[in-house]
Amino acid sequence: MRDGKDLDVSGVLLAWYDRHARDLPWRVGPADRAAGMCPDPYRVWLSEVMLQQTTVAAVRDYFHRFTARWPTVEALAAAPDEQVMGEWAGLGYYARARNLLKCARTVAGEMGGRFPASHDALRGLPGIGPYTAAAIAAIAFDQPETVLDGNVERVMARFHDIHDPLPAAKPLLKERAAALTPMRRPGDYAQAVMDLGATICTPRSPACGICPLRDPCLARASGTAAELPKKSPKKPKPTRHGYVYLARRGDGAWLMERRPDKGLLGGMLGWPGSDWTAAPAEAPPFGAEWQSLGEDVRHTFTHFHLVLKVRTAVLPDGLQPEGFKIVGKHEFRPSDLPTVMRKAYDLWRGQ
DNA sequence: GACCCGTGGTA
DNA sequence: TTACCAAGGGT
Repeated sequence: MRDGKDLDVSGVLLAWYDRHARDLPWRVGPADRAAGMCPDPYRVWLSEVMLQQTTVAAVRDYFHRFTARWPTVEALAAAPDEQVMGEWAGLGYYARARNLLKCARTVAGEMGGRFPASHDALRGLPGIGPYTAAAIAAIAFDQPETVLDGNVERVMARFHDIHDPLPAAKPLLKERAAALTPMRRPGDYAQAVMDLGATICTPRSPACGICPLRDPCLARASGTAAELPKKSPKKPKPTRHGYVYLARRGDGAWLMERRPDKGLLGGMLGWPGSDWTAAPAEAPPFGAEWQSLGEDVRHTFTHFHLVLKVRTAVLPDGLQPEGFKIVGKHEFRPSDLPTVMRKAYDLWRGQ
């Protein structure tokens, strides 16, 4: 531990945030917040869910499209599942979209359209875990909750020069983060630590020279900042293989399927296909002269690499195999597809 | 704690 | 090209 010197860490970070806060579409900046403005809890919740394991750059356009189409939690709750899943397509981690809808319908149907303000009540809602509950309570309701995300973990590990590997070190890092959380402006403080981690105290090549915490930072003093936080070694990704079948009717309609809610790409639209395993068997949705595409789809998921062989055929008029759906030429939007399925379509289109 | 769950940017 | 990484949550 460090000694008991007067370290006004939260004061330093808030002063830095007042000058350097990024202008984000879901954020009420420090000046407006000083004037008494608070961000809309709906927008805070939506942005925080989108930002789970996802970069600000990737979220921006999705956030604009969602809020333009569904400006309130009631509007989102009333939306059909397929529209929401389609709008989420490409952003990844599709369980977030399914839980987003569940949560919106709970808030709209049982809570009068108002998000609860307490961490514990928020924590019970679908898709809201420890981090997101703390973030909404702090940012939307200015409660002194401690957020612990990847940024805060990194900043705390470096500030205190903690070498214990993640994720085992989480409780210790949370304890250190809680000790620094102020009663004054906790919402701005939470965003300040995360902004610091995102822009200065970055995973690689941290900009220690311009960091507002460079003097009290123990890792900066030890020269260990760039190697923290330590992480437990991760398992290598195996490669799986599979087949997908693109069948188009003469009028331009496609044979597709809605994937089951559980599991990979759950609830999303996709092409009929085989299992994805080391050596899958072909599994065409109907008998036909299936043609091979010259190139395979390559895609990497969280825990495996995938190589897909693409087969194409003409879908006979009047045929709709059991368990599949016909998507008309004018209803079909490639942007409704998860990326791996869109890659197969792009490959077909390029042939 | 272990495992599952996407994607695009970056070195 | 490969591997790592990001405002995590659910089971």
